[in-house]
Amino acid sequence: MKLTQPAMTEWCATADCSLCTMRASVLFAGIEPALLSRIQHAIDEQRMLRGESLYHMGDPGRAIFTVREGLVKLVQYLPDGGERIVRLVRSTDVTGLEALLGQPYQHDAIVEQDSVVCRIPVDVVRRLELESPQLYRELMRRWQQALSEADAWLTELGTGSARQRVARLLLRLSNEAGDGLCNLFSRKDMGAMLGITTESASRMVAELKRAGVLSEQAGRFHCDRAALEQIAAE
Amino acid sequence: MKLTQPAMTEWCATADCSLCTMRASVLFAGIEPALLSRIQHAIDEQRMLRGESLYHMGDPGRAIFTVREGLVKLVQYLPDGGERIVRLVRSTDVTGLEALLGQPYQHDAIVEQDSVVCRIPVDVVRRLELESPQLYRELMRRWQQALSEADAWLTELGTGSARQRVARLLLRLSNEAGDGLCNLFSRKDMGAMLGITTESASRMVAELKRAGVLSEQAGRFHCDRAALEQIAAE
DNA sequence: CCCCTCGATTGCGATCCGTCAATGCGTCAG
DNA sequence: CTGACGCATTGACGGATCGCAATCGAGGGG
Repeated sequence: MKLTQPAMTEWCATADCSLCTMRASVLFAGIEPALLSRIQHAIDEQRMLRGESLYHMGDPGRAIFTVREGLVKLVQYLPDGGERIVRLVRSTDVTGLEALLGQPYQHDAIVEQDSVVCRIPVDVVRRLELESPQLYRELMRRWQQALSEADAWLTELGTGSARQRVARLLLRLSNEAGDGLCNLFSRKDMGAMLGITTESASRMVAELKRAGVLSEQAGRFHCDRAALEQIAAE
Repeated sequence: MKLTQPAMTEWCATADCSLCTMRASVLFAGIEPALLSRIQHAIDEQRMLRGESLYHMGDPGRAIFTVREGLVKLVQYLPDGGERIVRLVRSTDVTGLEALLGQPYQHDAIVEQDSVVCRIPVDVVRRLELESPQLYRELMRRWQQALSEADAWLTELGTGSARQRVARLLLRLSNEAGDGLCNLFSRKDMGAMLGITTESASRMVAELKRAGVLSEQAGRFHCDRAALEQIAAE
C-alpha cells in the first residue's frame, strides 16, 4: 500500500543555530551568537521528503520555517477544487510568516524537492525580537522578498500565451545557476504555477524539446536561455 | 492641450498625526501621541487626482504612503509594453514599503480614484521605530496584508474563464460595502487586473449587464452578489 | 456649435486553449 | 512476473479568447 498522505514528520530538537553554516544568509543573520545559543534547543532541523507538508492552510500558526536545502511549494485552492501554486520557497527563504501575526497559515506548504527545514516556534522569534531589533529588519526583508516574488508571478507568469509563460517560468527556474540547468517539475505543477492545464504545459514543454530549446539531462532540464528569452518576449 | 502626464504634485507639510481622525486604523496606531506630535511637520497630506502618481517604478524609495481616502493602483510592466495591475491600495492601506529597506519602488503607484494621501519620509519611520517597537508590528501587518492580497489575486483573479474572473473581481470590489455597490473601473483596468484583454473585459461586463446581474447607478456598479458567486464558482 | 479624442461596445475571423480520451512508459507491491 | 497506478504525451474537437476594425456616445477645446 502506498501512502497518499506522507507520514507525519517528527520534529526533533537538534539544531545549534550559533553553529549554523548558513548563518550569514539566514533569518538570524546579525544576531549575537550569545543570544542564539540560548534558544538552540527550541529550534528543530528536519529532513523532509517530496510530498510531505510543513503546514496546512487554515492551521493555527505556531512556527515559521526556514528552508536550508531543497524546495517547497505554497499552494492555495479554489472553491471548485482546482489548485494554484502561488510561490516557491528555496534555500535561505522563510515561510509561514503570517504565524508571527497570530494568523492561521494561508497555504499548504508542500515539499517539492527533498529538503532540510528548520522549524522556529513563534515564541522564540518573539523573545529574540525583544532583544534584537536587527531581527525586525530581517523579517521585513523576507516579507518584501515574498511580496516582490508574488508580484513578479502575477506579471510574468500570469500574462501572455502558454508558450510565453512556460518560457518565463523556465527562465526563472534556471536563473540561479548560470549554466541554464534547473530541476525537474511535473507538468501538473508547472500548470498550477502558470494557471494553465497540465496538458497545455506538457504540450509546450514537448514542443520546446523538439525545437531544441530544452532538453533533459540527468534528471534536470537544460535550457537555451537566449532562445527562451526570445520566446518570452514574444 | 491636454496633459498626458499629470502635473507634479506639490507636497506641503500640513498634517498633525496626533490629531489624525484615522489614527486608530492607521500605521501609527498604538504610538504615543507625544511621539507623534514631535514629527508632525515631516508628514505631508495631499489631495491627488485620478491619473497622478505617488511614485514610479525604479525611483529611489524615500518615503512610504498611507491612503486616507480614494484608491491607488500598483502597476508593473512587461517587456512587450503590456501592463499589469498587481494590487489596489485603499483607505488605511500603506504602499511603498520597499523604501524602508532601501530598495527602489517596484511599481508605478497611480491614483485610480481621487485620493487623499499622506507621505511619510523613510527617516521619520526610522526615528519612530527606535522608540516604538509597536510600529514594527504594524509594518509587518501591512506587509502581510499586501502579500495575502497578492496571493488571492493569483488564485482568484488569475485562474478560470474570463467570465469567472470578472465575477470574482466584482465580488472583491463590492465586498466592503454590503449593499453590492462598487466604484466604476475602466475596462482597460479590469483587463489589466485580470490578465485578459480590454475587449474581453468589456464583453463580459456587457454580458453581465444584459443578464441583469450588474447595473450602473450614479456612476457605480450595482452587483447581484449571489448571482456573481454562482458564476464565480462555475 | 462643431470637431476631436477617448472609452465602451460589438462583429468577425483566426488562433489558442481546455476537455475528453487513448496510449505508452516506469515504478512498486504482491 | 504481473497488474495497478501515476505521469507524460498526443490527438481530436469545440468553445473561448484574442486581435483588428468599425461604430457609437460623452466630454473638452476651439
